[in-house]
Amino acid sequence: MNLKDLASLLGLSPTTVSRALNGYPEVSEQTRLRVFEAAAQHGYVPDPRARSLATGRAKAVGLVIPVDSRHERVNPVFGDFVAGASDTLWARGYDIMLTLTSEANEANSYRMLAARGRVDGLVIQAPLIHDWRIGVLRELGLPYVVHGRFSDEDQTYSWVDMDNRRAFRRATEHLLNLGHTRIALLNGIRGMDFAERRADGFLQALRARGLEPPPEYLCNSRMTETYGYDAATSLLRSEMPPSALLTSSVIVAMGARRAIETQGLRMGRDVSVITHDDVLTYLLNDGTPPVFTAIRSPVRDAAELAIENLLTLIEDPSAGPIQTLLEAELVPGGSSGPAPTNPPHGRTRDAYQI
Amino acid sequence: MNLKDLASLLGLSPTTVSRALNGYPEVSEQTRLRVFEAAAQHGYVPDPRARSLATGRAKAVGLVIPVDSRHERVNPVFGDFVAGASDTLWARGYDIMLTLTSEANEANSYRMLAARGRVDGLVIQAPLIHDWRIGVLRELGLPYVVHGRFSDEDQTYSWVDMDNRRAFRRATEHLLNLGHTRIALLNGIRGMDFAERRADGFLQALRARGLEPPPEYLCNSRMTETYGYDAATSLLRSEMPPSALLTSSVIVAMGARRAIETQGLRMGRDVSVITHDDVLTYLLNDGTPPVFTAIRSPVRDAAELAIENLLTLIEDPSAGPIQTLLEAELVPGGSSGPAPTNPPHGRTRDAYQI
DNA sequence: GACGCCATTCAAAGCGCTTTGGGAAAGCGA
DNA sequence: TCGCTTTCCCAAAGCGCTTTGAATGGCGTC
Repeated sequence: MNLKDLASLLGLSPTTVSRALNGYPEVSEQTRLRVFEAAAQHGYVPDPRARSLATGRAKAVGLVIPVDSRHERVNPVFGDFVAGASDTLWARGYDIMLTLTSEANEANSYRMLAARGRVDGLVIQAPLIHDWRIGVLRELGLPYVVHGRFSDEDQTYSWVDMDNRRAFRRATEHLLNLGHTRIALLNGIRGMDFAERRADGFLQALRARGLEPPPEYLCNSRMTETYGYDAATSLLRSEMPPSALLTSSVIVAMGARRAIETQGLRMGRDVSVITHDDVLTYLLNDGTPPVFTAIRSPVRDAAELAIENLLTLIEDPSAGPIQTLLEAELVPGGSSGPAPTNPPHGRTRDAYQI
Repeated sequence: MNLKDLASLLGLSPTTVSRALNGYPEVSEQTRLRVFEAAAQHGYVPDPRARSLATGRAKAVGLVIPVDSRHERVNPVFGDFVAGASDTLWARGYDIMLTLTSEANEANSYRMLAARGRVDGLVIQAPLIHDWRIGVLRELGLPYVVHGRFSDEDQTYSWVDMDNRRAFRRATEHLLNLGHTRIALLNGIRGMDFAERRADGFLQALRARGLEPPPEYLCNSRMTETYGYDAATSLLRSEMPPSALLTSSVIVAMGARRAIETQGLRMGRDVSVITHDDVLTYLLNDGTPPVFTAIRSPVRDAAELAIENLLTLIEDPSAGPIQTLLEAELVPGGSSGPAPTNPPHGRTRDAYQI
């Protein structure tokens, strides 16, 4: 059943039927009603391809998510991002097209290029420090919004990001105020933009108090439970065990908690943990109080804003770059407390100094 | 730059250029080369909409993922499923279109219907026991493959699923063989097809040995860490604490582990845990031996097969329903061991009987 | 009665591609 | 030279929709 069939069925021209369905005023209310009824009755749905070809609008946005080619790991934030984006998109009649790109190889430029015509705009996820995608984006000439930021990019472009630097600075200050001086950072992998900003914030806060962490206090890895466990274990067993850990995701914090408890210590008393929390639905840190003290910044909120901004750009490309900085909320939980006066393991050591 | 432009640029007709690019034999090798060069040079990429309209093939598949409307939870398996599907799809030139559907409301039928024309086939995720989507699917007339199964569906349709019943029967038998008789199941929510099958397998194995678990040994909930912790805690504190737990996902197992350790018990010695493991990249249960004894069935494998089957069906709709049953692998890990002779907590109790 | 005006409706072109059905040129055997 | 096949290329139709520009008819007005 296509437009022509429906039209001849109604004894109308395709023009009129199209107009009736699309809400143009040049059609009588009575006719419009007839058309709608017939459409519903025969289950007529306009072909999106044809419509898109005729209007030039694809009514779809593309989501470009990077896949870590070595580990075949897909960005864990992805699922919730989609969930956050989906409501708004659906409400505005947009579909979502997925493009997975692994690290730089030529096919990927093509893969992104192929999006042209199929989508009206793009959302870019998990930008790297030096992200190859930016070149393709510029060439494409499609509106796009980056979830996160390209660090080495000086030109203005649209992004939605949380203030990673500030969040980690505040979390670190929070721990400092609790008396902690030996604070380690279990960060994400190097090369991810957000990881660098977090490290920045962490260091800023420490240095403001005249502290400089030893290099082994700065860990970088893919964010897994095992990583959290291993890193925390080796830190806690080291010569100079930290009294607090700052982790980059709830899953890493879980690993850290396991390490702490395995060593017979108690989280929140012997060792404090503050984690960043993207509020992923499969890893909720809820409860009252939540298990982990956290700097919380829901991915869903970011997703909604990113989509909102993207749609604005699509509808008015001259709307100029839209940049949205989100604040993280410091949520007190059970995992942090005052620095213990006697360091664990019976060892006594001074705080590290400059 | 469109086909016509490129053609006139080359002094050829659009027909010839199209044929050259699509590998038809009626064009000289020399011309083909010229065309390819010009296309590359001018960055010409055929418009997928126009192509799709002309050929009738969308060169895209739809992924329909349910969103739990109450909890706004997106299926955690989703990310890895996409990752598994993406390689094959990309290799065959297909794009992925996402459709999120929350629980039954009329808009969703439409949402799926709108897919017509935009995709050549669908993959359905996380089927429920009584899934409203099946009606829409039949009406649509598009090829589809279900990841999982519709339990109440007697008509033949295509699916890829792991043998949940057998996997959980084997895991239970494994525990029984280790001497455990008090085994609790921390299952997913009721209404999900897989959860019912798992409970089935679990009960089959127990009943074959003349055991009948008390009702409180059968837990159902959304699979979160907190759930694992709470359920395990209350079970271990109960009058009749289990000596083994069977969990439906690694994240639940993590919660269970925390509960076990919080009570001063050791996992694998005092309480055994076997978990199902979908091998999600953000929740890896690796290591040698792995932390958890697991019945492992990678979502990625399922995804690859589902896509493979779907593409077969798309290319030959008469290929009939393709049904693929995957076996889970029982991977020994550190979380299971012989049943303790003295139950924990100093309590002595007989195994539950029929 | 002629005119203009509004409210409706329609015919036809066009979006960018594929594909059918030729058709010209070249090659070949007789 | 002719007729035939083969090779290579092309014009034009069509996919299902939107949209421009024009047509139709009813109505009030002078």
